[in-house]
Amino acid sequence: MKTPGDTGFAFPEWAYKPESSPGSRQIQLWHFILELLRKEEYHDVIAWQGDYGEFVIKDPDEVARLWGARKCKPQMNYDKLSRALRYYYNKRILHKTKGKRFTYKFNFNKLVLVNYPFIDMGSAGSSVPQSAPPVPTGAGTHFRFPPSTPSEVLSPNEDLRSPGGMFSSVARRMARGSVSDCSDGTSVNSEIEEGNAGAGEERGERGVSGGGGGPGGGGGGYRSIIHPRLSHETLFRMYGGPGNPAGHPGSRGPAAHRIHTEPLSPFPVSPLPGPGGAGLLAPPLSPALSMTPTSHLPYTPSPTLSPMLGSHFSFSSEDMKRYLQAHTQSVYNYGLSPRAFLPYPNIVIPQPHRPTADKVGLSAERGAGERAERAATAGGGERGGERHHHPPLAHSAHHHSHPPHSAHPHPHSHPMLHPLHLGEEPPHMSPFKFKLQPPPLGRKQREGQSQTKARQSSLSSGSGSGSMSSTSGLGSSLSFGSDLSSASGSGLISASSSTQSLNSAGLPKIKVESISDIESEEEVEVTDISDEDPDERDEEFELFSPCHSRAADHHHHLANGTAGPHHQPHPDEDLDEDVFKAPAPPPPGLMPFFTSQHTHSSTYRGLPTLKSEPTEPGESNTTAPQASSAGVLQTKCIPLKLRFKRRWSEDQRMEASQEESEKKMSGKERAKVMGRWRWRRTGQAVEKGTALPRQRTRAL
DNA sequence: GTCGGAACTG
DNA sequence: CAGTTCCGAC
Repeated sequence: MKTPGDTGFAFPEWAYKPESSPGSRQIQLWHFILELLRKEEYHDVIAWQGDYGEFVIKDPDEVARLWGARKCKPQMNYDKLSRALRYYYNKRILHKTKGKRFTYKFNFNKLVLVNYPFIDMGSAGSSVPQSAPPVPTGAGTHFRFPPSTPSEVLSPNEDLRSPGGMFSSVARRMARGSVSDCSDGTSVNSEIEEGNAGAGEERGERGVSGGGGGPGGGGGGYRSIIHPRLSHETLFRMYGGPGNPAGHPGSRGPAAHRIHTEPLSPFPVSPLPGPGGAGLLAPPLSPALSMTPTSHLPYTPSPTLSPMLGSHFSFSSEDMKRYLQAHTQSVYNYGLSPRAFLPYPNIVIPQPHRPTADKVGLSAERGAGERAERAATAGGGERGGERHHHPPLAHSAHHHSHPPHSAHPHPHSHPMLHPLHLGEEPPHMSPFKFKLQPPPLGRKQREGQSQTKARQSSLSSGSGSGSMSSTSGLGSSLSFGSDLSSASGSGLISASSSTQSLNSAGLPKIKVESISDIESEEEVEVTDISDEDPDERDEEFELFSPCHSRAADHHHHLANGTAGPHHQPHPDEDLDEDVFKAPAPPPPGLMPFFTSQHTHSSTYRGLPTLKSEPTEPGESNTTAPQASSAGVLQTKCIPLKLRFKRRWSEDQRMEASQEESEKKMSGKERAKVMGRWRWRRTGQAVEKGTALPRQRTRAL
């Protein structure tokens, strides 16, 4: 474990990531991208667009510049930045949207969606596809990025605007801190800061676009997180609440959006580190914590659960990845995939920047101003080839001193974590309970079986999970790791285990169900994505060939200990592809407006939201009725586990064989093969490894 | 424009 | 490790 601060505190470094802090890693590009994406100010430069998770860099040079400024790499340009982005392909954080210039798509699975369980999905939502990652609104309570504009959500569609058209106001941003001043090492401002401190400021600016109204919901970034607005009732709603899944019309109102529509980032919580983040946000936000009580603080009464306390997790980047995967997965499992959200009323869709209205307004207004500013800043030459101008970042000096973690109160003590209280669930905790979830079923199997329900129910009842659920879904998922037994059986969470635990192939998934409404059955699963179901829904993803997935390989190991059977035969599958895909259509029952096609995509099984009817008869929904609140303890876990694993393995095997074989040779493979040779411009192939040193003479 | 290898950096 | 820098290929 690497604990960041040594404080022992467990938040992931990235969570706070004081850029300024010495050891800390700097902001990662994807964080940064997300950061820009969520800010309206940058919509001219980069914005969500198209499919969920898809964004367009409208002004590559500007983005590069901003990035360079943030990283103090004045020489940064789009070429370089894009290289960095391409590295994400293999990591599966991003992938390129083919055919669209400067358009990439986030793999939200990798990002944190953990909190989704809390999402309030009750009402009907916009039906439009949004590129922005859906964020649970209800969750908004829990998480949401600070500033955003609600209005944006409104328009759904997607065309992009031609890239390059807009400009941003760098100066302004800098002032705000989006860009850091390289001069002093410390300063980098994260958005979070803004959120906290700067919120007011931004809002003001934003007001323009937002029309002001929106924010009301927002209230402000981070604060909103804590916002008490949601009662657990809300939570219930999310799950369709007892009673009325579809909608509590009364409470929510039609569209209701209790949520503020902010442009949501995929993350429930901002991943960004920030000073404030550390203090305020980080904890709640951190993915690690995501499920933590914090988020629900409002909802959760039990103090013990506080995430803060519990969080001992330390994440490495790897952990983070896994974590993210888990989240993502959960999203899928929950049926929360971004797309899935669309239908859900309360969910806020990230801003689509579809600007019809807002954008226009914004752009227009801002555009002019910014342009001017930019011009000033950039000076004519900026975009051209090499620029080295350091951006005039003079001011950004907000350094915050967020002590990285120091703030966190209880570094260790975590009552919760330990035993999870498996047995005891605080009554009010969250409405959800975790269920162990079987490994993703193959489609075939999925369909075939309806047993699932049974199992689930049993599992769910296994309360251990239940207790956790509210506390930290994530944590749970993380900790459980490969072993189901632990989750269900012992219920112990080993914080430390986080790393591997998630993805091991054999990992069980945890589902979160709303306790209150079991029948609605919208179960949510939190699972690890690592192996998502292979269905290939992805149109796009042609290739992540196994090789890349190697990264993912890790999963394989973990599990072994316990459960036996889990290893997957197919080493290579890369299931994440799904991530990029558009999620399958929402379950029929759930979305009325959606075409209810049937998709059996596993992902959607059991959407949390509306309970209307069981989507797929089979498994998804039925959850365990009985188990629910009563929380019967169960002990069946193990067997189930095995079962699941077995199934899972089988599925994977099957799918793998099919799909994988197909893919195998695709792009990457080819690359790999070819990769053995380096081709030089001469046309000669040189064996790799043989030295062909690039002569780099250039000075640093 | 995009891709990805390779060397290199902090 | 997460880029950064270069660069050839397509």
